[in-house]
Amino acid sequence: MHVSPDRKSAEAPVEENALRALVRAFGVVDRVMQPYFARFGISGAQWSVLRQLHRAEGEGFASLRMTELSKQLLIRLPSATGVVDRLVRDGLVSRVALPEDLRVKLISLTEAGQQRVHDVLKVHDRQIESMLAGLSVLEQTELQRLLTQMRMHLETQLNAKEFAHRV
Amino acid sequence: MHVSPDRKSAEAPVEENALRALVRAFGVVDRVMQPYFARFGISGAQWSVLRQLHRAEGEGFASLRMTELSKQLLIRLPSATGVVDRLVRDGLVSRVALPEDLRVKLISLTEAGQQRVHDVLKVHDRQIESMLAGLSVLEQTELQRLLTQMRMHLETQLNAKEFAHRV
DNA sequence: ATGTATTACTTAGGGAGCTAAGTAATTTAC
DNA sequence: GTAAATTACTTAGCTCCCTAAGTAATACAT
Repeated sequence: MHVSPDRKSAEAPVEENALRALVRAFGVVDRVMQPYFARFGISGAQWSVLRQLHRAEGEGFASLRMTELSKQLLIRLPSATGVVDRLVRDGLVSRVALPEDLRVKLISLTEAGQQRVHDVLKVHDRQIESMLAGLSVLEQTELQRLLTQMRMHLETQLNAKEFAHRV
Repeated sequence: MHVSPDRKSAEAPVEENALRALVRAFGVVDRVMQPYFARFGISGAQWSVLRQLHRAEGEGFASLRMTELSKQLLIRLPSATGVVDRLVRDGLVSRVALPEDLRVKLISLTEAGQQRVHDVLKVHDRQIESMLAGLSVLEQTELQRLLTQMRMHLETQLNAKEFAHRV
């Protein structure tokens, strides 16, 4: 089968740093999540929006504006527009202008959207659990802590840069 | 304002947080890396290819075939085709058929590609270091370990699924 | 030797992220 | 009261990832 000249260890540490590990891990997570969500006729990003709206409802907010949504999802406004476009097209979400300020668009779950959230939630915990089964609960907690700490540092950097740009 | 009150175990199991933390951290990393690489006229994915080819050269392989590349980058073949397409278009990489087997395409760095790698490498360590400055060296090592462990688990899952599919 | 598999890669089509450049609606300034 | 700025969001255009369905070239099997 003409295997490449003996490079035994499949994952040779190529100056592997935490950053590379993160990028690679995400890639694989994404490859697992995509088919999983596809079973429900949605994408990972769409699920993020649906879940965010569901949570907002649980807290007494029937809808979220685009800026809120994009902030909570940590994506830029144009990216949020795209995801919401497809959710509206598929009838899972509605987009209505706020009467007091027509610039603002309020996004909320439709009936079908609510139903879809419930369908996913029925099996979601099990899916997440199986994906993380390679780590102990303690390790999961530690991983989460480290990732969050790292993200906060990077966000500070980003904000500093944007501020500098603005001046 | 509006800090979420003590609703810890209410609807947020630990497992979900680790995955969510990963996805969010990646998003922010990506947002920092993209402008960084843009300074060199390349994308993050393009850098991965260039670095992989550079490393191969260091090990005595002047080129890599598409399958090798896609395996090393942990992306599917069609994705690799796309990235290489753009690198060829920009003159950083060449794509030549292997005479003994015309199905195989050998990818290698051009002069310009070599130069670009060196340009990036000149400042790369500093960039990585600054991005990871939010964590101690010990924490970085631990983060890397956890991410790799998690990735390996997921890859096993993926392979099992693909195998099942094939049967 | 010839027809069938298999392999290596590409094409087509869709979702998602980004930046830069719009377009309205609202606010501020004079 | 009108002109200029600001705000909220969308559009356009790029890269990247994916899956499914090609297209050649090579290997296999009879």
